[in-house]
Amino acid sequence: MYVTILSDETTRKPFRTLSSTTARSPEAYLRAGSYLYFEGDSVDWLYQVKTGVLRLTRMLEDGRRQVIAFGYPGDIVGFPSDGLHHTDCEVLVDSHLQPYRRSMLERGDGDPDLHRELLQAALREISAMQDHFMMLGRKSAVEKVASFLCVLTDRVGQEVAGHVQVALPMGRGDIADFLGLTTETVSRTLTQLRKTGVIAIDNIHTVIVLQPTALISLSLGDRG
Amino acid sequence: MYVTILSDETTRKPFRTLSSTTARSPEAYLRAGSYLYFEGDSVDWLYQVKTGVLRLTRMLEDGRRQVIAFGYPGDIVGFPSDGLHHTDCEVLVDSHLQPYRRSMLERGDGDPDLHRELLQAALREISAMQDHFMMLGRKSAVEKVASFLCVLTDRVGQEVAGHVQVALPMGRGDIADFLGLTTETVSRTLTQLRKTGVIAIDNIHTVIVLQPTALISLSLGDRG
DNA sequence: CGGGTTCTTGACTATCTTCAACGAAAGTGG
DNA sequence: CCACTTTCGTTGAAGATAGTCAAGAACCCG
Repeated sequence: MYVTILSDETTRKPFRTLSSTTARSPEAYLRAGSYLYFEGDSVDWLYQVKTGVLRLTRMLEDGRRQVIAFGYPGDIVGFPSDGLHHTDCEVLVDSHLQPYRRSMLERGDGDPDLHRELLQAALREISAMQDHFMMLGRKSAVEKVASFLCVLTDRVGQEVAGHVQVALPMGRGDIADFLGLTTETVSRTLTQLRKTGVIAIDNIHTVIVLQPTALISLSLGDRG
Repeated sequence: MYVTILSDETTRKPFRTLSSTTARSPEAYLRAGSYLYFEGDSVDWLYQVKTGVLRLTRMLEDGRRQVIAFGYPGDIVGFPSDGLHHTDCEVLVDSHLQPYRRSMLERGDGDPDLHRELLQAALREISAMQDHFMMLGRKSAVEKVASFLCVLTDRVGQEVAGHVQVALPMGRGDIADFLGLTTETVSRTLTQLRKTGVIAIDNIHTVIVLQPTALISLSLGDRG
């Protein structure tokens, strides 16, 4: 998932379960802290996240890191390029994954519906990544953090006592590396949003959105 | 094209002409300044650039712009998401384009080889975009500009009098919006590279790489 | 409870942006 | 073909945003 404000309805789609009944392998269950694959591994399977949260990262030689995406329920991860994975994929929250053979994406093997679904997922991925370019290249720290919270609110927000509550299973460093910021800036920006009453921070991993409209405004860069 | 230092060989591939002989439409020739499509247009065709240069952009409501990619010979542009284009595509240099029907990507229609080639192009696109995330999120201005010049050197550099020469058909503002900088910063950074003898600026649209190794070092963030 | 990690906060700094002016290049029309 | 206009690029000075460094607080796990 590319946690960005999208102009289209990509992130608002209800959980999309691929429809095919053939050629899937047994389901996979992974514990938080384990890795699904590493950069350079050859791709044998794609995975649809059923439950849990994944984190896709890429590293530079000097240690700088970019979080490419978080994988939330409904997302498909593991698209190959030249047959290889180009990110590491760590499990942040115990996850239930549905594997699909790579050949199902690339050749279809007797299930055109599934083939088409996987292709469409890849194409939506491209569009979502384009949105994230705008985020990384053109948005301020406040806009980035607000955008991030907005999308998480839409996708995995929980209604609790009249307010929407959002879990942040990833660390501040993960958010920073996703948004192109430092942990300090993410922390300060969250504090700022808390002090202005837009959000409340229940605990480090739980944010409550008190003023959803204000949060959206901030995510879009409205000044007034 | 996502002009970034890639860890794999994506950008070094020789011009890849799709191999099929069926189901392509007549070739298209477009003049600089014309538009191939706009954001929101429905996608009927994909295009492989044969000659010329394209520019794919996306805008925010307040006018901020992100250049998503430049389309150079060999690149395929126009991947749909939910059937629509999500960028504008302007022709920067008179272009010769090979159109392919969208249905060829999505259904294959009697040409499995072409279908597979288009799918692989989409998957390489995803990987290339991941590299560009690193660029936008984690690199300094000098690293960004140096990376940009390095990739252009590899892809379209011309050997002239013992040095590699690179054409920059796009404006400074286009480069800035691609790298997540301002035109002023791009201009200053190019001047800095010129003053340190790494490049020469023959004219506004032509750079000569005098110290290729130094340029690569700068693109990777080496300090020494 | 204790030790290590992660998060927050503060002070300071660096990088990049903004604003402004000037110069060069390119397009237009007589 | 030249003068005029407009756009684009470069440079400078000042300012803002986010980064760096450092210390203390909160959280987590055994």
